[in-house]
Amino acid sequence: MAVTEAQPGNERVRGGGKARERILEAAYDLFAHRGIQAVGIDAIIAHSGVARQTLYRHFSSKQALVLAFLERREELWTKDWLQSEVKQRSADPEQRLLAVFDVFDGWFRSPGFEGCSFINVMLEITDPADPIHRAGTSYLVKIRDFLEDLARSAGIADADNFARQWHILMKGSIVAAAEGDQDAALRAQQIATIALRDAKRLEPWSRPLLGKPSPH
Amino acid sequence: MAVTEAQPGNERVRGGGKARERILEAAYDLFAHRGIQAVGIDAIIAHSGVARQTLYRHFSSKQALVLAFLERREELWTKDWLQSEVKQRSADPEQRLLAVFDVFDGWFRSPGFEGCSFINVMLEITDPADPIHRAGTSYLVKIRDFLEDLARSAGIADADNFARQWHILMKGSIVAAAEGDQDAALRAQQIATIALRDAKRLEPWSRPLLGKPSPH
DNA sequence: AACGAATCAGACTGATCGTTCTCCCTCCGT
DNA sequence: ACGGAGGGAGAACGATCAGTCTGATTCGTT
Repeated sequence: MAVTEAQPGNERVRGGGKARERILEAAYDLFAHRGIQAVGIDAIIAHSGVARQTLYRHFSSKQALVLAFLERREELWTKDWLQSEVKQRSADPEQRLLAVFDVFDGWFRSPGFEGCSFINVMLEITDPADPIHRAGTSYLVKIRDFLEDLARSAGIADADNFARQWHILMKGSIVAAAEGDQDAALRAQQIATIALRDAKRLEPWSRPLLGKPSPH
Repeated sequence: MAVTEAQPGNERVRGGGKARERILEAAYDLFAHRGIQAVGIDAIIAHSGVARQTLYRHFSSKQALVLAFLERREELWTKDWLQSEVKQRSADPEQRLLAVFDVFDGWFRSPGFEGCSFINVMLEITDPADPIHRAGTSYLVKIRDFLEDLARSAGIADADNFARQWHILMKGSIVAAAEGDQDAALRAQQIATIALRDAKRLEPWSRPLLGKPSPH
């Protein structure tokens, strides 16, 4: 937090908004839709209407700007959109898990579908030691943590494995949507439904009932 | 076919193989592991040990070289490896479908795991009109066609939807493996198993028995 | 021996990359 | 009124990009 001491009544007049905000908005749109390597600093400058030096005053390098983009992506996409929408659609953890694909369905059919920036960045920057690659994977882990919490709340035994499986369905459907399959979310949800049923059916002893009937 | 009139005893001596072959081998390794945009012509020249002009004699542009790489990728990865391995492990279409993830399991645990170049290229070149993007998606369609044939042979009713679902599991597991989950193939296979059981159980009327019990 | 085609080696072009620098203007707090 | 900071416009940097050109060398074939 604390975007360089942002107290009220501090905004620059030129251009309607603060320069840093305009830069991040332009970077967000461009990086999300065209990827990292295909977007140059010049394109971000042009789209934000900001001076060259102003960009480098707020972000020390392109890498810093990319990392800031990913941070904002988690804020806007993961938290404010995906998790928020899922929680809003149901209070039941099982229904929330399935709601992920309802939310995805609307996403896949939206005109400006951009795919998952975390996946894109991780696959685009192949070096595992690169901070950008590491950031992409770490934000994917946070999504998986959200799924794991839901699975645990739903009384699923191996919540880790289940969350990873659910995430595989999510990521696979996103790639399929990028290929052009607008029904990818529904197809994934079909499998997810029977996977969830199976996870609940195979290990009913794991659900909290009375005591703990666990082995020995 | 016909790599510029390749009759026996025609090979250039310098470097052990024909120049075109060395270029394609270098491009294959570099593009598959580092992506398209991150690999420059200079890197391919250096790794192939070929002269600059020699490369442009065989490939008119970088785009042409990328398209040749994808074509070879389908030959080596899709046909000679994936489909060949799957067919070798079983003759039963259902077992062949499941064997995909056995093959993937070995792939995910191999040291130089490079991911799926068709997915990578499609996500890296976001413009759907770009020939490279189109090539990537078209080779993914061919993989799906292979799955659809297996599904049809297995007597699954909606083979198209089933193949797309299977492909979602495959692509999702590949992305998960790129994140570092070496057990991604096993996780996907667990879901695939119950999905296959469900597809066979829900529509037993669709299997060829005696006559055709189809509606009206 | 001689020829042409293929390859090699490297300079070179123009464009673009990320980044730095300079100069000027405008604002805000004092 | 003044100073300093933030921003705008643009030149310029060195590096790299894809692609072209030249000239010498080596090959297979005759």
